[in-house]
Amino acid sequence: MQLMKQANIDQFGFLIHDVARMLRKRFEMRGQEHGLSSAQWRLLVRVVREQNATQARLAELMEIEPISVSRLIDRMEQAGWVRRCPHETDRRVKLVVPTDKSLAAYSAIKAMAGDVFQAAMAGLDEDQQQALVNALATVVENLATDETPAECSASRIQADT
Amino acid sequence: MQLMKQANIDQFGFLIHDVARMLRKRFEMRGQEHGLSSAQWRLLVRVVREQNATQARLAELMEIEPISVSRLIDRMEQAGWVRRCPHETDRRVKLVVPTDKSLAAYSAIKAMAGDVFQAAMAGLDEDQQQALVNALATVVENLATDETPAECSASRIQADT
DNA sequence: CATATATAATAAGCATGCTTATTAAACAAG
DNA sequence: CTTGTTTAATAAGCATGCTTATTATATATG
Repeated sequence: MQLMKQANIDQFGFLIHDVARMLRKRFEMRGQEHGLSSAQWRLLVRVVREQNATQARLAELMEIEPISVSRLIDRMEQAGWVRRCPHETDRRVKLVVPTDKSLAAYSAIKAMAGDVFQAAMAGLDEDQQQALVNALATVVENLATDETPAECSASRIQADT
Repeated sequence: MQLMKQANIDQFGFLIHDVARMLRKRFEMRGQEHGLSSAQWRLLVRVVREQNATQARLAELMEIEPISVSRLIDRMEQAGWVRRCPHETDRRVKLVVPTDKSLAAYSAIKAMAGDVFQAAMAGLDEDQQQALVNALATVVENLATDETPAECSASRIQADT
């Protein structure tokens, strides 16, 4: 009867769901200091790292739908975190750029995230932490493969000559 | 240059978030056969396992707010998955019981979940899978502890004599 | 040029989570 | 019994995700 419990593998879904929800809650809690929600923080990181990203590019990076990006940016633009700038040649496109406010907050926010992760993974040694993220990365890859072999995405022939 | 990649620990939040989202998507995809969303499936499992649960109890089990349970059950009751029954003695309480439809679908749904988990954890051996769920269980425990020492909830003196 | 197709962003409406506030019932103290 | 507190469920309104449909622009083809 020690601390080492053997969690049931059937619980995998519940565990992932719980961890995600709890992490989101922590970020929400800690992010309030900056007035950022969890989703906004995730977008901000992308925008700071990849300046001049289009909304479509952000959707791709965050793996959410473009419309979700659109409405997220609505609120973030209003709160002064980002600006929509016109593309030089393509008038359909809007480039999303971080404001000075974002850039100033970025490192503090990153440190905050580090705190949360450290608290989350307390009690796991270095190797176990590394094993955890590696395993999660594997799962992401497994789930990223389409799995719907029926309707293949046809042969997108790209003649780039 | 092998398959073994060392995922960065800073990515932990993104990974958890991505895995949760992708799993949810899979469940939504597979659950459509039964007309169940991911959240509805989670609630259904609880309701089948613990018959005669109150809404408050379900909120506790699922670790979501009672109001979220209320609206989830609104839709599930309408779809014929559960019924709200009055409590024998306490007229505030509503017991949530699974319908025959739920009980009939339960095992199929559980098998479906098993499929999804297996696909998710492909490429991880038995030990790695066990380590993953154990690590996640640890994280859940870590995050479940309150962590807000600053504004303690005053001195709720409880004279239980 | 005209027309068809593809792409970027958005609109409308839904599900699921939240916070805050309200209602009804139970319970405790006088 | 009355008054106050707690508890169970719900209402209202917001954020973030989704699907589906629309608009504007770009691009490819006749």
